Parts: sequence; structure tokens; C-alpha cells
Amino acid sequence: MASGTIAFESHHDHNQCIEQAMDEARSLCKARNQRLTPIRELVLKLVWQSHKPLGAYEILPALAEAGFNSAPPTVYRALDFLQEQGLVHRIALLNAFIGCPHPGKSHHGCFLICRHCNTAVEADSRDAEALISQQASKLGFTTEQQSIEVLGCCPNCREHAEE
Amino acid sequence: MASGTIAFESHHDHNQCIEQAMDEARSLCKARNQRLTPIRELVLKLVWQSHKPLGAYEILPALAEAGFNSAPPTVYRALDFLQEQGLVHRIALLNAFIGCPHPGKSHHGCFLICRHCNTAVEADSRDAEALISQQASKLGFTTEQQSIEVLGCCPNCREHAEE
DNA sequence: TTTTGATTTGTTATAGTATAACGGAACATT
DNA sequence: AATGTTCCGTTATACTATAACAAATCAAAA
Ligand SMILES: [Zn+2]
Ligand SMILES: [Zn+2]
Ligand SMILES: [Zn+2]
Ligand SMILES: [Zn+2]
Repeated sequence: MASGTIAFESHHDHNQCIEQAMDEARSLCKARNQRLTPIRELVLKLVWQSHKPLGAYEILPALAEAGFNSAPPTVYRALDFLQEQGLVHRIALLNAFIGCPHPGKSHHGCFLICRHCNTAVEADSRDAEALISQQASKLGFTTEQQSIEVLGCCPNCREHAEE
Repeated sequence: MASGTIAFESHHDHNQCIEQAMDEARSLCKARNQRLTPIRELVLKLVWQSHKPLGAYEILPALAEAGFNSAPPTVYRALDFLQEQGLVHRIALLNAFIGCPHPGKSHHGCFLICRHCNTAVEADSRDAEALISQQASKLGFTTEQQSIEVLGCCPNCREHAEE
């Protein structure tokens, strides 16, 4: 399914990525009776400006420009909300946030992060997660949440920088 | 291979864990012609005081007590060295460090982290990593490094806190 | 053994990431 | 309009990590 991997297509119509993400967010929040306030909506849009994970402190100036208060709690609150709603994910290796390309659907994703261009793609990891949970249960461990993050080289960067 | 899973056995002889880790560290560094200086050795020993990941700033006071300088760079340098030598790992979800139970052997490990007691175990994840790399390559992505971290409940805590 | 160059450590300062706490504003309902 | 809840503004602070440079130590060569 391309909804995640489109990020590796360097000339895709990214405006459509953004619009789709915002539309889905609005309808999801409406359905859940959650408030996608102006700040939250703006933060989500900013996170979706690219497929590169964005640090919380990179969001602050844009909030200020838009006339909002711009202190760390503001952006972290918005990010917390968006994470709770499954609209963005946090990438632990980068201390950064990225939009989820298919929110709503309960999914098991891993992140493929390009070391060169920084693009991150959420790929399906259902099978791998099942395997890990199964191995863990053999040790008596009950899995509740998994974080799979992969560093490497994306197809674009491989092509442009043959070594 | 119990070397990793022994951490889930609540009454194991942990002194032996420590001694073995220190012995392996010494011989590995000797073999590689790397200097396991007093600071590095102490930091490693401190990390091995338990099977719970330890924050860098939790190490500092102990360094001070031992008469060493105790500013952040000191401990981070030691941790960097130990990571390069594969003697400790960093857990991104926790910003914390844990001793590797089988250094030297090139291995692919994931961390099973108990939400209740904080114990973390390094389990083999060769198969899962292979699966992920394979899926990633279908998207044109070349894997270089993986980070798999699992949150959940360990056997001891499950037993003691039946819900 | 002395010199020399490389590695390690001490030290100060600062960057980067995230949360606590509390009061006030906006919202949704009664 | 009154009320309780959620959200936001604001200040302060905690936590995590690195930059930069000088001093000390080490290891091998001269
Ligand atoms: Zn896009
Ligand atoms: Zn790339
Ligand atoms: Zn032990
Ligand atoms: Zn536990």
C-alpha cells in the first residue's frame, strides 16, 4: 500500500499529502468528539510540511508567526493531543515528530529513516511485531507497545549518491 | 540462551552478572588494544549495578564519590566509548543505558522493557530484523541499523500484580 | 631516556529536549 | 446566566547532551 511509501517518490504531489492528512484529522476528531483546535490543527499542518521528522522546537517559531503563544508547553500539548489521537508519531531516535499517513486504522508501523535526506516512512511491521511478541512471550514477557526504528538509505539517496 | 533472560529471574546471583561483564569487557578491550581506563571501568560497573537502564546523570554522583571529576562530558565520553566497544547499549525510549550481556559477538538484539519494575532484557531479534530489512528492501530502502524496543510487563511483575 | 604525538581527562559554558505549576480564557452544558 | 470542564498563556525549571579548549596522561619513537 503506497500511502506510506509515497514519501520515497521524490516528485509526488505533497500538497495532496497535506490536504488528505488534514481532512482525515478533521473527520477523525469530529467522529471521536475531540476538539481539533486552531493550534492543534496548525501544529499538525506544520508537521506535515514534509516527510522529515520535525523537532518540537522547530515548530515554535511558526506558531509565533501565526500569532499564537509560542512557549514549549504550547507545542508539546498539541503534540501530546495529536499523538493520543494517533495523528502523529514520535521518533525516539531523533526526538522528533512525524505525521501518521493512515490514522484511525489501528496499525503496526515501523519507521524507515534515511540518514542522508532525513525522510522517514512508516512501513507496515505487523509480521515483525507478531514475531517479536511471540518470542517475548516465550520469556514470559507481555508486549504492550513496540517501537521499531530503522536507519539506512532511501532509494532516492542511493540513486543520487552511488558509492 | 539464558545470558540475556537471566534478568527476569528475580533471585539470580547478580554479582556474577557483574563479574562476568567486567571480565569480558577487560579481555575484549585487551584483545582490541583499547584502553579500559578507570573511569570507563567504573561507569561500566555502575551501569551493571542492575538490569534497569541507567540515566547518564544517575552515574555522575557515583563518579564524584569515587573521586573523579563529575561533569557530564566525563560520563558521556565513557558511555560513548563503551557503546563503540559494544559493551553498553542506549535505550532511546528511556534516554538510558544498559550493559550488553554478550558483547563481542555481533548480535541483533531488541529490548524488552518492563513498565512496572523497569527491568530491561536484551533478547535476540535476528529473525525479526531480517524480516524488516527484507520488507524495507522491497521499498528500495537499505537498512543499516535497527532499534527495536518493546514496552510491556515482565514475568515477575505479572505474577506479583495479577489484575 | 627523553622527546614527541596521540589519547584521555578536567573544566566551563551552552545547546537541546521536555515538564511542572498555576491562573485565566474559552467552551459546552445546564 | 451559571457552572464545570477543557484548553491556553506564562513563568520557571528539570532533564539530556555536546562544544570548545586547556591540562594531564600515555605509548611509541628517537
Ligand atoms: Zn508527501
Ligand atoms: Zn534519502
Ligand atoms: Zn544480573
Ligand atoms: Zn517487571
